[in-house]
Amino acid sequence: MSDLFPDQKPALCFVRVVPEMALDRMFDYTLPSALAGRVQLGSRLRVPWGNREVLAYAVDFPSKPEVEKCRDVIDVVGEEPLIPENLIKLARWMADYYCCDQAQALKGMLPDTVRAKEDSYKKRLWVQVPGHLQLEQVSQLLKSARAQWRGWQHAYEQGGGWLADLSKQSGVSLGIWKALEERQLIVLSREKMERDPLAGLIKASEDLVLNVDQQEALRVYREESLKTPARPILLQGVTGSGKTEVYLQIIRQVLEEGKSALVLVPEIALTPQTVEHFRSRFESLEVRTAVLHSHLSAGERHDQWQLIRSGKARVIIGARSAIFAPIQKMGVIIIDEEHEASYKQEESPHYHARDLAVMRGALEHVPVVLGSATPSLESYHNSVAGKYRLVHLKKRVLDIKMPVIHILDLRKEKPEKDQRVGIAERLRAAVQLRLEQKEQTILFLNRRGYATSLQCPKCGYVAECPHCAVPMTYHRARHQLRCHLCDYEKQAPQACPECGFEQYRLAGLGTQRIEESISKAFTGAKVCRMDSDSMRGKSAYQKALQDFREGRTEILVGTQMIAKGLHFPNVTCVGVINCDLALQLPDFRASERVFQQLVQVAGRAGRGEKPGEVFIQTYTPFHPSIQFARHHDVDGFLEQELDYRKAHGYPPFRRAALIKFRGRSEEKTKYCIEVAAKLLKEVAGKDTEIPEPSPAPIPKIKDHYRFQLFLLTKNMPALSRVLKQQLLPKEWPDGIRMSIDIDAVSLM
DNA sequence: AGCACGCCGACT
DNA sequence: GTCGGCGTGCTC
Repeated sequence: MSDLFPDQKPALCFVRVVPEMALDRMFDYTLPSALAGRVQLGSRLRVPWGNREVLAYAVDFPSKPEVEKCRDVIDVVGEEPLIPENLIKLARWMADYYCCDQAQALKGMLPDTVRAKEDSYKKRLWVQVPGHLQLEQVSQLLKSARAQWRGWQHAYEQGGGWLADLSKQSGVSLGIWKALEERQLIVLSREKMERDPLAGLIKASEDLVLNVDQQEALRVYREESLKTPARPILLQGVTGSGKTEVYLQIIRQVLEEGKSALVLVPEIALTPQTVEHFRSRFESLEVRTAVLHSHLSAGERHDQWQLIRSGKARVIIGARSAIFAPIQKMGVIIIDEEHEASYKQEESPHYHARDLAVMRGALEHVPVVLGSATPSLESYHNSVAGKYRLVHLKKRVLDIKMPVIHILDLRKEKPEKDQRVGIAERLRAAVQLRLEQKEQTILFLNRRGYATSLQCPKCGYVAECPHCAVPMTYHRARHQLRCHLCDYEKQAPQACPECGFEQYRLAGLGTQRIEESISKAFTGAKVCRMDSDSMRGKSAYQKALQDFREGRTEILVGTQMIAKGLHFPNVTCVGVINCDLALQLPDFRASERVFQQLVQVAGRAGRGEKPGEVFIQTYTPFHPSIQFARHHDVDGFLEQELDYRKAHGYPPFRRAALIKFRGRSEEKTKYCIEVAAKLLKEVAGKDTEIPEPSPAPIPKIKDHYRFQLFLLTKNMPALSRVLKQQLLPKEWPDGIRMSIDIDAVSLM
């Protein structure tokens, strides 16, 4: 590692800087010898800029500047660099590996507001719910004040918050809060933004007793934390096996050593409950927690960033981009649900937060803990190869039984009599039983199954969006067609525009349609649909979940968004309506994703004392993803999937890069990618396989044609270098955009 | 990103 | 004649 990042001597006379603006470029300056001793990587410098001056970050000390004439650095600002040196090094590595400018890499690390001055600490009204208030009590009290109840309930769920935010989310007007304050149901205070949002509302929790597996995990962590380099640890354990408790005790140790802990969780899992879980444990140690995610306002982000940089907050929880938290004394990096695709940034620079974590761990000389019930093939392979240490949590802590999983073969299962869509008889019977027993059901549709398209039964015509190459979704209520990619809407035709036939057929299962047939099949049952259509805004989502939690909904129908980390003890039945669609995607990771989803979905059933049942409806009952999920056999799946990947040379045995072109002219775009492919065939080495370019799985979006080139290589650093030096600088005609996605996760 | 410079339209 | 629109180009 150390030879990858040779320590640069800043005593030389040139410095490369990134100006503190949204400019993805670097500039060289000469460094007067009087300043040289005070400048290191990450230092903030005042430099001349045309006829004025700007602030800039030192990112390199080149022996030779890029241009002949350099101007002098004016001054150094502050003694300590604003950005830790290791982050500058990480940006340098990112720029090389992910084929982007170092300035671009760096930009993602800095909140736009770091240059904001003291007045960023704005004073606003803060709402707090007194801890002694009970939900039921207040519910009674506010029976006749609906708006007040809505607002209070929201504040209660969120554990308090900024008045402006709470109002927006719950949709109540500002005056409501005054009324609540008068009734002493909330406390309003004028606070600095920097205030700790959950202070005083939570009870400190104690360490739990660890079982044998968990103790082993902790022991392995201790062992690695003493080594340099420390090896990353892959912590594999089913839902309920106590991974979080292991994280918490690792963090405790890190804190006791005076260091900080960084915890990454997938964006959707970053709820107030998650944060509180961590925060409550360390309250007694008087350790502050910071949170970083994309929904923070500029001011909040600034505060959290400063809190971290100053070392005041020492437990940092965040989504993907929190991997760039400016932590000075790192102790451990924990990646929860490391297999999650949301760790991959889909915009440039296309980094993978899990891989950056491993890199940063190496730079900081700290262990990285990767946790998952269903590890990614990449991490699993690394553990087999000995690059990572594997710790297996085999037992569920409370000895909760795994749910029984039934496979319903749709080729054989009798469809429900008068209902031609949706639900096999056995699943219907199971749901019926739950209704009678006052237990709850979740029905899950795979992402791709959510569109229902309009088809002509005579000539096969499918209504397609005029701007995108996808079938339009049919919405029954208004007899309308809508494109889910560009939101284009039009009235559905009465007759087929191709052949004039006056009937149509609905193809595919949409959540709407399932909801409809459920309501028909179970007259009187309380059904709620959750998908991006029905859940406008955060409050609808929160409300739907609360209705379900409190039993006001009996059957929840939805897409992926209901499968993540939610804990409903009364759910004893889970149905997967159709998991075949995801298996048909043209993606070598399709099996892996379906397997992970099935295991996750199954984990929703029977988390309380009552045992759960899972029903998976499929036309391909013998598919390995389904069979291994059925037997809860994660290792079996990983082994066979690894064999498959090896046989085809797919990751993790080779690495993938996806070169994409898009443009309004189909011809020009196609021509450009052909030029790119030809160029790469000449300059890339033997280690890289370069196929013919092809149209993207969705060949047109918003009137832009899309083509892609899927590369597989045995030597990614070499390929990255070639791509950065040969392909990236190339100029393409007006309106043609190229992107390079290293280790692409989504092949769309 | 900023901020120059620059070349054409309607105003005191 | 001149104020001002925002297109293009440059910043070590």
